[in-house]
Amino acid sequence: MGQPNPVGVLDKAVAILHAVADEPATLAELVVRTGLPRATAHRLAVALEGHRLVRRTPEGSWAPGPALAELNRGTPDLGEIAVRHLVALRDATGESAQFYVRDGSSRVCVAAAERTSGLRDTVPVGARLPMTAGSAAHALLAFTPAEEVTRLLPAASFTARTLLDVRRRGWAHSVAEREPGVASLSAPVRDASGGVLGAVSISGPVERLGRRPGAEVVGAVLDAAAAISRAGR
Amino acid sequence: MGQPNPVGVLDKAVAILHAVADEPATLAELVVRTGLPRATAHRLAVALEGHRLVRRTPEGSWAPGPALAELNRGTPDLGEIAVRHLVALRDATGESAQFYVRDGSSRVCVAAAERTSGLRDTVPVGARLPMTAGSAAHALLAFTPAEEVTRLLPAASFTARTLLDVRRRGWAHSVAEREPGVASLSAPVRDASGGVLGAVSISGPVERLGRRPGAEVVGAVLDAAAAISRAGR
DNA sequence: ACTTGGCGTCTCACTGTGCGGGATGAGAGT
DNA sequence: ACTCTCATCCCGCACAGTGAGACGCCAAGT
Repeated sequence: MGQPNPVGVLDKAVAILHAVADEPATLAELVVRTGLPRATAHRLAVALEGHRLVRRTPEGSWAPGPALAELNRGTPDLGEIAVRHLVALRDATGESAQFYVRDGSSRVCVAAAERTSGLRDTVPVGARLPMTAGSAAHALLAFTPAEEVTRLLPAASFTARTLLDVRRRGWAHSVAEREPGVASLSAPVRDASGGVLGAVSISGPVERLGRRPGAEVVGAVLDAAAAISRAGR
Repeated sequence: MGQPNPVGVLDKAVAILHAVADEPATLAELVVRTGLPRATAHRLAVALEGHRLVRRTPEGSWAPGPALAELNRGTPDLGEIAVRHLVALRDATGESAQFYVRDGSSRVCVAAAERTSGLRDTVPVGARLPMTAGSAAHALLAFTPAEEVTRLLPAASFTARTLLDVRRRGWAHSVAEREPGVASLSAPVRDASGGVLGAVSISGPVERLGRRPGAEVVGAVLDAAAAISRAGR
């Protein structure tokens, strides 16, 4: 039982959508990725196809369908919204800034503003990073339902206690978790119900950011997260 | 009964997603827009929220959720794919070219390449047009399940016969349907299962395009549609 | 040529899930 | 204090969804 308010058919259908999100899947692969019986996977995939939420590739695999883009069209792109706040954050702190969104067991950088000169951490837009390391992972997971977090913690370089601290403070900090010599500081961006939309981060060398971030830097990251949250509503 | 392979819970859940796609809705508005009983609408909306397919706005309304973007992230944006084919089509035909996707009872221009000089038809990217007029509407609807088409035909300036012709020929033509003095020519872009992803169009003054399009122009539109179809797989 | 195995599709008896009317509580307005 | 509207929740019951197994197709192996 993974969902707080389970509707079985919906839970299974969404499992199918996630199963094909990263890579198309044959029916057999879909069965493996979702754990559903073959008849059930087939029946629900065909129903999703009817709603254009999945489609079949020329090879006969299942893939995300055009209705996903249509359903989301009216929603402002958080990456686009985030950019100007990241530029302001970069200028305020002197470090590269990024905005991450969660994608299953990964996080994706959907917007970035790089420090323009000198030593800097670079995360290209589109980069996919793990949810098992880095302060952005902490920020993305801290307010996520416990069931989902429990699955990830065994492979993570942080603990439930780390996430408790993030919930208390409202921000996350890590040193050399994702990459040696790099420190980062992140804050979650949340919607009106507290749902996590993404995470704002700054990152740079430990020598500059320090092992414990200054209040001014923390404040700047929190301000950027709040601004993106307001703009995304 | 609207879907060929109905799964009731899924049908209702997707109705909710469509109900909030264009404009957030309070629960009361959701009930009106979907026709579902209040308890059902509430229960399924909460379940969708659990999956992050909907979210609540600060005002307490339901709106599209971040998982829609996540589920679609790996899918190439057809608009981006289409642009260079539209440029080639514009250059080949000397008319403005657009790519439309369907959005419920509307169509949206997601990519365009305008004729650079002289008299031209302009449809800005992002423009939302009705499905009741214009050759792009014909192209988008011709291969759509009959149930969906039947609902639109009473308000349309074309008939089921028009759509039959489109299915036979593979392209659609209209004169002064959406706008006086403008003719257009469109072809559907379909996926491997024949599902409609969008429609490629050219449009311009009747004086240039004529009341009956030339074979060369038709061929260029069909080629562009096929190229986008291949690129989107 | 024949056999075998894997895959996608379909059927249908069965049962567990989802339904939705109505109760409840909160908040706003009078 | 009272009324009204809205969102939330409960739970008995009917039927929608389940999934094992049959079927057809196709490709690979013998």
